[in-house]
Amino acid sequence: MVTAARGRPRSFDRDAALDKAIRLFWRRGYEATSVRDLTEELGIGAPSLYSAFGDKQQLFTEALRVYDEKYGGFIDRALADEPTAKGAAARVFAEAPERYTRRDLPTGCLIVSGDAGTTSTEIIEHLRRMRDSKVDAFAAKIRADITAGRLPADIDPRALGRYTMSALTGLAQAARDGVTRAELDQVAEIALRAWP
Amino acid sequence: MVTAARGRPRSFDRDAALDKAIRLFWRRGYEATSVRDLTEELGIGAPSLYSAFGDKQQLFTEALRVYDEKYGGFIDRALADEPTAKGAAARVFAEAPERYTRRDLPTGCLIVSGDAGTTSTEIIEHLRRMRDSKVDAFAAKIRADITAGRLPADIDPRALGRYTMSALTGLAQAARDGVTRAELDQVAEIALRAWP
DNA sequence: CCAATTTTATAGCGATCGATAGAAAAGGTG
DNA sequence: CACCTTTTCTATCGATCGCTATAAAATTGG
Repeated sequence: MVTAARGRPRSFDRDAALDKAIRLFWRRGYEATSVRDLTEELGIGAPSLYSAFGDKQQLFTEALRVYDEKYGGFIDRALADEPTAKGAAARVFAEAPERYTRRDLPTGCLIVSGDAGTTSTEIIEHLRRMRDSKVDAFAAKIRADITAGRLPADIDPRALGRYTMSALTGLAQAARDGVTRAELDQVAEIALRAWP
Repeated sequence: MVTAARGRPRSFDRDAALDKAIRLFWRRGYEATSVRDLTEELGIGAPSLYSAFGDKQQLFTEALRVYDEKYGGFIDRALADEPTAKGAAARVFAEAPERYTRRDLPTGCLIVSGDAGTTSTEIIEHLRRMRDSKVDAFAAKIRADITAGRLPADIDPRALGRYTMSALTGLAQAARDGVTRAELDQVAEIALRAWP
């Protein structure tokens, strides 16, 4: 059953437009990105944007979801692929500097700084939950390693998970400040040494 | 020579008003704090604010300077008081969780997140320089310790200084996300372990 | 061709942004 | 008292914010 596709067809590629929106939000954050900025960057009128994505907040929420899959997913992949928590941490610290300083992409991380300077408690809460869920995921992996005897029993899984995500936050922020890939590589290597 | 004090006297305490502005900028950042927010919180009219502090950007710049002395100075003090770089790092990591979660004060750090969501390149550059200067100060202290043989010669002073400030940034951001003082204490303790 | 449906472009909505003009108010100085 | 200076209050200013009403344009179905 093919969809009817009645009415005037959309004149732009929705996925391509969403990707442009992601990069704009990534670069400037939710609040500093105006609807006018979006319509100019996406090359469409405001009514088209609202028709295709709802309102600004819905567009941002969708941008977050796709960003997390497309650009920020290296953390989830490391946790899924690596057999041990420390292996996942090592891989994340090894990949993060490159991820946060890619050419032709904004520096830093949308999930870390996307809610910067926003008053909307919904946006702030949404991103806080996303950040906390990464801490939870790391803590769970650490807990499993403790149970399996691969990590000492006296360490706190949540604290170590929080440290790891917190160090990544620091890396992302440093990248936004223009710190070079090479320096971030060194910083990430130091950060891993805190692990038991 | 006493100042003339001609004209109608100011009806508010300038220092007290500046402190209120500091806390407002600290809580919401430069962009999310409107002039209307400021006039309401400070209890003065807009013309009084502009007369006493210039414009919004000048008020923010002055707020940054006083904040750095009054609330953020524990880093500079640790670097000045402690004899070794690692001692300074240990003290900074020991104090930061309490500093970033004080009652009756905003969480986190104004210098870390004050430019969040701002488009003004002047504001962003100003804060980036403040953050970088702390990295420089730490790196200088580390370099001195290497010269004195208190730290191994194969470490990179700038990278270790960047790591330390980057970890502090992560702590400040976590505090903004509502992480408890107790958890931040644990995270800070882990962060120190990365030091040689 | 003619409806029906959906998207497009144009224009503008009320609200808020940072900042200021103009006059009244409050002090010192003679 | 009058005069000078500075701050205060009131009332905006033009620009921009997120968002939308309206109607023309572009397609499918009959």
